[in-house]
Amino acid sequence: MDTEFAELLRDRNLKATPKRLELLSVVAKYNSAIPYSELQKSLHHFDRVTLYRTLNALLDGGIVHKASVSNEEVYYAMCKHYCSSEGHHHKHVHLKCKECLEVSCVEAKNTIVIDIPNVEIDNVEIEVQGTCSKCL
Amino acid sequence: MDTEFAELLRDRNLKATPKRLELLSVVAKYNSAIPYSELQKSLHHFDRVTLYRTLNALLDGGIVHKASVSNEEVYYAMCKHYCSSEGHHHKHVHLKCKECLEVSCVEAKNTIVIDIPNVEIDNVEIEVQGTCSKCL
DNA sequence: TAACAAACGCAACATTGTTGCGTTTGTTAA
DNA sequence: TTAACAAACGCAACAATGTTGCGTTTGTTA
Repeated sequence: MDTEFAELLRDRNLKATPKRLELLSVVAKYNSAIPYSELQKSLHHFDRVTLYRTLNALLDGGIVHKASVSNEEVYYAMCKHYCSSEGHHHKHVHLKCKECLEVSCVEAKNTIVIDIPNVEIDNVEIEVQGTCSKCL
Repeated sequence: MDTEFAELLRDRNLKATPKRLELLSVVAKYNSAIPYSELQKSLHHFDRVTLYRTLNALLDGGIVHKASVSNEEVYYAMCKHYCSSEGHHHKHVHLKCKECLEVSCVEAKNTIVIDIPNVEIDNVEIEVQGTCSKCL
């Protein structure tokens, strides 16, 4: 009788502690990427260091990922299945809507190809600012 | 008898003070995007707050821009001519080389088109991690 | 060159990152 | 089921950076 989150954690050799399960539940329930300040608010009973270390553990484990938006607040969202402790492999784009201010992970319609002469590309992170479909 | 930098500043209604000119000179001389720690080192005689406010003034004025690299250190680089106090409009990509660790602004060979259904896109920021031409 | 607004230095406080260490707890094997 | 260990947690403490207020200095303009 294991929850899905506990399984996720143990798969990465992380103990399924109540704190981690609670944090995951908060991140997953949020309908878009959750800003750090919201995490603090929802988890105000967490010690500051515990939140810090728990987030780091989940980031390292490829369970959640950061979406930094133009050097402002940091947002967190659940990873897709293809992330692991080996690394993050997101194929989506982080969109920050200027109307509702929400940050979401969206799939681009086209395949994004970036070709830079004489450069070997390992990973690409794309941040888009604009207006989301809800607000249009 | 105005330097190019002084002109840049006055165009944005910013006073051409020695501090600002010195900071611009440091940023411009650096062969790639300069990390914040390097700025501090080169400008250790600046008050911490002065560096902070000077950078903000130049960022707001569209004279320099930030290149944040996966939530690590922040890098700064000179803007191109088409940036102004109205906003930044970069068409380049920020590349962090995993070998030399340098961050540079490079032009992509192809036009980067990102199409997301029902989303109106204003601005796109792209961060690439890989190996630069020098290190290949 | 005088006068004003902007820029600067200093002090002070807030937020977040980061580490050490003693205690608590999840996990595993007996 | 439980004992034992390693991991996770809370607390204290310190570092780095962000941010604001205020009095003084300085660039700009008339």
